[in-house]
Amino acid sequence: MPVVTLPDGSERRFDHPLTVQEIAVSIGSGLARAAVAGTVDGQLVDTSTLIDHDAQVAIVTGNDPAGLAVVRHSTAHLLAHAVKQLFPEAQVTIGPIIENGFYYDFAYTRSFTPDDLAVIQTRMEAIAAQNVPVERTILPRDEAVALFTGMGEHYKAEIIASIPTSDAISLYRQGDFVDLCRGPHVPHTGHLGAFQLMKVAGAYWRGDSRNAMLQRIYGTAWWSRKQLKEYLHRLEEAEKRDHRRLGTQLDLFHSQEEAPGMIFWHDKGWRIYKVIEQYIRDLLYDHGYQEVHTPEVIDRSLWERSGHWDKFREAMFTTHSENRDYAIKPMNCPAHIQIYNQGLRSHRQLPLRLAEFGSCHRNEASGTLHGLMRVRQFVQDDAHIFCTEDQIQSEVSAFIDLVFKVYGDFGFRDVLVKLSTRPIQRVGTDADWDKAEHALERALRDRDLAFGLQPGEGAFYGPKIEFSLRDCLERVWQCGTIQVDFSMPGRLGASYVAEDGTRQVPVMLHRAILGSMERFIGILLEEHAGALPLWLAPVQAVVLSLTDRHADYAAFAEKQLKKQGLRVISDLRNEKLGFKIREHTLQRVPYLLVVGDREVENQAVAVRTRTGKDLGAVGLEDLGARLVAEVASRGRTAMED
RNA sequence: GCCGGAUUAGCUCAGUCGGUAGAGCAACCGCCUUGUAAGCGGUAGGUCGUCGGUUCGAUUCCGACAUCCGGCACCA
Repeated sequence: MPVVTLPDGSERRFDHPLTVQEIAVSIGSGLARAAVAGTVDGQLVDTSTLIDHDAQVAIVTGNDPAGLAVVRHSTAHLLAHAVKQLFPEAQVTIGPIIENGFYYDFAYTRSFTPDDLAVIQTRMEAIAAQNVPVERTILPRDEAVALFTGMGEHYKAEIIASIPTSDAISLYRQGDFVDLCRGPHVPHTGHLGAFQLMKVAGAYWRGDSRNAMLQRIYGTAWWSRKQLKEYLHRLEEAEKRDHRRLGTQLDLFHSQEEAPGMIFWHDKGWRIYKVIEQYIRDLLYDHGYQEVHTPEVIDRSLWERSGHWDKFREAMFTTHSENRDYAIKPMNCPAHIQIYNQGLRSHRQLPLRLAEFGSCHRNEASGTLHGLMRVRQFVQDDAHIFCTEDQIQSEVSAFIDLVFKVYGDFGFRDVLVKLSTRPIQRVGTDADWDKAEHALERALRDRDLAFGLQPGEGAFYGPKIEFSLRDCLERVWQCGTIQVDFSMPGRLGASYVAEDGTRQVPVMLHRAILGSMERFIGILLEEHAGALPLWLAPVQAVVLSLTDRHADYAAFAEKQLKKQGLRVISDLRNEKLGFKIREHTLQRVPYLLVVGDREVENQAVAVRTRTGKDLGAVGLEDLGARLVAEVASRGRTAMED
């Protein structure tokens, strides 16, 4: 008879097999009511699971992350249940959980509308309120296929048919709805209530654009209504940090119909851009890079030789002049190889690192464009390292160090790292790939970095590491990358004379730290909600005059600070101080410097931060020195904190 | 590119069950000389995304296109 060990180490002896739910009841009625699942010997199971042997058992509630996942999964089933009641013709497909919620894909003759969502939501709430029991049954695979085919659920039948014959199929039934599912699920729908359908969107069956487009409904679900409310509030707050909104509010950039996917940078936005570019330029110079600059419009024949014409013709902007076809460059690397190819290279010159802030154009599909994050014209902090195979490892290591130094300077701590290895379609020998993949992996392990492995996701020409950052809605964008390329140097005739006098083809490393300047600035704005650290702020301080008689001193103060390389303006307008402070605070200017009679007399300014902190009167010289120091610290030691 | 939604003043947004539109902020003019997040008054501002259709009449209804937004696919 089972002896059950609970998480606190206590043991309970029962004289008959019993379910997880019954164990919960034996512990307490509150816990029994809250139980959505359990774990038996570490495995997550339904509360209806029968325990007939000695086991470690824990009761799982929606407060546990695992329990919340069960709630979300069951809410997806609830969604499907409601949709099948309201739209019996709709076919169910898959309904997994995702961050903060779930989605469910349906095949239906028409699209669901926002009005449909409201009706579905209401129906879900009604079913939840009925406390409909959720029951698990097991069927042999073929019977399950027959069952779903009989119901007209052809997608579901197709999913089951792809499961190995030996596996039994578990079904979950709640009222008149039955779904194929591994589970576990909540014992009854009464556990579901804190959910909200969010949006409807198209999604391809099995994620393949050659397949039919399904109707995907997204929802969020939580254990309590309070958590749901907090989540919706967080979303609202995140929208305020949207870089597109900040771009307008802070007068940084805009885009317009006539140039979709291209950015018009205004004075203040371009200031940020230039500061970042100069920072990277200086850094690369320090790390042994040369900066070059190459043409933007290059004859089609070069793109044919590089292989881009074949693969990316549709995505390249082209132009024509005097019987010649040109492409606007989508990337810098073929041009860098042209520079490499000038003259005879020796192994003594390797690694050769060529950097360029070159403007690139890619005719991205219209549906992909997104503010600064996905654009058709962009500049990368791009560089190509020509080296020998033996140098890959040390170059990659040095690069990773550089990436984390730079991200730190910009205030990013949450960096996602991914290693992508050989795809099925590829060039280069297996020995080449072994060597390159090991070099990348070892560089990551040497630095003790956590990274995700993406087997088969490498480029056809070599493996790569990607560094990604998140935007305000937690969407992940790739920024930095380093990619090994076994292909292009050879295609474009690059070589060097090795120690033994033979001609060898160099390996090329494509690498960027920020990725596209545009995307990086977008993420930077969202990360800081527009309040950029002093070294990046387009306007670092504003001198506010109290009345007309303080104008001369204000202008003097502005000039003194500007002399030290600080970006300062003065606001001499005939407005009340509160008005000016509000305006410049909303513009996220780090320091507001008030000058009235007292300050004029003491050659000082009264300093207020954008966070509302009053730092009192500070002498002009002292302030200049402190601001310069803060700029040099790249925002790590801010007076406003 | 695919699915859905949106497009009204510089910005944020109302509105018209078909009779050519309104608020707040911003702008401009005037008064106020101001001490730490909006002083007061006035003026001006719109081919209601573009093109076509229905209608006596379209910003409103229908269609196409463009752009944007949310997903999906893509991302050298």
